[in-house]
Amino acid sequence: MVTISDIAKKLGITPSTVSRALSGSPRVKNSTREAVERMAEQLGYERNEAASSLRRGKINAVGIVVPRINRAFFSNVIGGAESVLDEHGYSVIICQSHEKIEDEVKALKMLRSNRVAGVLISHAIPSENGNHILENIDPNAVLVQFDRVFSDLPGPRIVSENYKGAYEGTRHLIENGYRRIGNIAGYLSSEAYVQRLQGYKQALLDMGMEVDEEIIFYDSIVRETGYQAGKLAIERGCDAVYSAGDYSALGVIDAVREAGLRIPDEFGIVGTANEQFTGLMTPSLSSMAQHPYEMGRRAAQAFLTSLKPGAHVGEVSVPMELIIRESSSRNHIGIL
Amino acid sequence: MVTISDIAKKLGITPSTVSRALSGSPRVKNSTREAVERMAEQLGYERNEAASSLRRGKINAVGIVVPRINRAFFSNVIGGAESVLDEHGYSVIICQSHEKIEDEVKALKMLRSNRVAGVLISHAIPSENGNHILENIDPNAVLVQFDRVFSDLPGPRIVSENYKGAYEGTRHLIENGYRRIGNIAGYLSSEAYVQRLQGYKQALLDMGMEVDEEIIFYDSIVRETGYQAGKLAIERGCDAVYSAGDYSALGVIDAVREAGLRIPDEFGIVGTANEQFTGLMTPSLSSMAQHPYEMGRRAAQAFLTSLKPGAHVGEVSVPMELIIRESSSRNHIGIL
DNA sequence: GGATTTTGTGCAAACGTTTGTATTTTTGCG
DNA sequence: CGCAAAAATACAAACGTTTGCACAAAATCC
Repeated sequence: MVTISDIAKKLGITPSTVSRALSGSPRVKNSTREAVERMAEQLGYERNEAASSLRRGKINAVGIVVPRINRAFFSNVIGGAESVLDEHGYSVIICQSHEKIEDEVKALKMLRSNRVAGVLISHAIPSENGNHILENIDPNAVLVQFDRVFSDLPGPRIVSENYKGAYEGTRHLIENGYRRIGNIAGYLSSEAYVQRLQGYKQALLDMGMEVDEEIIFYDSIVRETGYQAGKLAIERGCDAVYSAGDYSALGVIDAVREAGLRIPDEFGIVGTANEQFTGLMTPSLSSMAQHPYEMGRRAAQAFLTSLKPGAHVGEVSVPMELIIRESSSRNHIGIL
Repeated sequence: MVTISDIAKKLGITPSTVSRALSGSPRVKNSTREAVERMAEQLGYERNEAASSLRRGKINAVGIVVPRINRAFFSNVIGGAESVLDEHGYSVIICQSHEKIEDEVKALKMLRSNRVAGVLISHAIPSENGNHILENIDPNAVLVQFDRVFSDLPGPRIVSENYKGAYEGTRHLIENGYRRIGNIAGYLSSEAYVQRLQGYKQALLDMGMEVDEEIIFYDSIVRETGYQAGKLAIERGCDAVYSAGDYSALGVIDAVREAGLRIPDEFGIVGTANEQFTGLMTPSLSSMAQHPYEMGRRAAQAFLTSLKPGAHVGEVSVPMELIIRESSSRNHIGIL
């Protein structure tokens, strides 16, 4: 492997000048810089990152810690983050917490051991606060949280506009003439679900409808619980449901089918997250899309700007987008 | 940050002994090893990976290069690989080729620059051979290919049992009484699709049916082309289709619905890949499942065993599995 | 044209770990 | 008890890069 010393020797200069030339220091003459670059190219030089990292005390890499990388949402975030980090010469080291605090801590230690320049993290569900993160993150690394965030931790937080999204999803149903709209809510231990619930409620109020706790169903994020909730919603006179998740919306569809109601003519449904399957099923499912790829990009950008001295990035909102499909599109729009 | 010298000083010994103690060398007394471990624990020591990497000339990390990490298949492979690599103290650096040779080369150079111990790769589609990989991979790194492999490259290759899978998928349709079974084939430039086609043909022959090129449709991997192929298949008298992809199978379903045929009573379908949506739609779609997570695990294991001197890993097959769902399950099984 | 600033390079140390070789300590044995 | 062998530790160099400081050469000023 060729080193800067090899280049220096060939050109009759010293390694320090070569180093400066390659790193674009203004303290080297243009002619020598060019000579160095040519020689580096010619010899096929590639910087030894380990040596560089050791000397500088940090590595040109950021760690991304997610519960599971094979979840569509997270893999898209990672994809987005990688695309901008790569452009700026940073590698991406990925870690999975498997929703366990223990593994999360292990990952943070590993990243600290590698002296990464930054950590992008969406924490494991069981954790109640960010203490274990604060205790185990490299104090010199930039911390960026996304999606699942603790407001007591320092640094940028990238979140979806959950409130606004749920608000618009609900309003969309009202504007399509549905008159009694239930809500499938998630776990209120999660900030995102709390905000979606609030958005749903506010939309009802703003459109002159009332909030009825009878038709709000909590702790439901999978198909089966969605099905149970859907049956109750129908029983209690709903003609539509806004669901804070797509899987539970799927369960609602099961219940609606079982009841013999036609979608969307007799029953409307809007889900959340725009999972891939929503666009492929029949009827296709309207959904409030999150934009995980964009979220990843913003998280990476937040890291990059935080690097600059004096810069401070706070909370960054990523818009959600209503994807209107069959499950909420009545043939005859029933706006009053 | 605490170093091995700090530990050494506290204990009145030298850094070399501390290093050996921590790395489990047999050349250090048990009592001192324990003392070192206690002190390391107490001071909160963590090895500086950059220094270690520099000295050893390689880093405890492997790079994974995939077209896109947000594709379900690849993110599952990565998840599987990470799970075993993590256990053995290796970090995972991920890179996306975006299906471009140029980006793939860039990724390989970056990994070489980092002196990774291994590279797990599934190559970009446009490449016709592995030359650019061979030229740009770190000669000291272990190369492991998965899913999309070049047989002219050295090192382990992890592939799905495509032939066997297609064979069984087709046989399953025959055993369910379908009598004229079409095939939606992919691009024959890809080894995987070639093998699936062969498996389909052989199953027909082995079951005493004949292969009819009229009902084999090539270059179809998306919903729209599947739809076109499905229409033709129906026109040409098929009562079932084995599709080498799930998306094209989806298109076939569209065509079958349009023709007013009932699934599975009048028309049977089996797809391939077991994409998430196959289990969520109505009717649910039978599919030959690949096991990407397992493939990732095996790729990582192949890397680990290749590390041992003298060990040689060749081609590793990952079984496929027929997931029988509604689209191919007739109420009355029509075995002759 | 001499003094002073600017510009470009060289020198040398440092980052923290690993490891071949040398040295010391301990053990075993007659 | 003495000596050789074995075990444990110390010494020192090396990995390749970066960077503060010193220094020389060129440019600028009065």
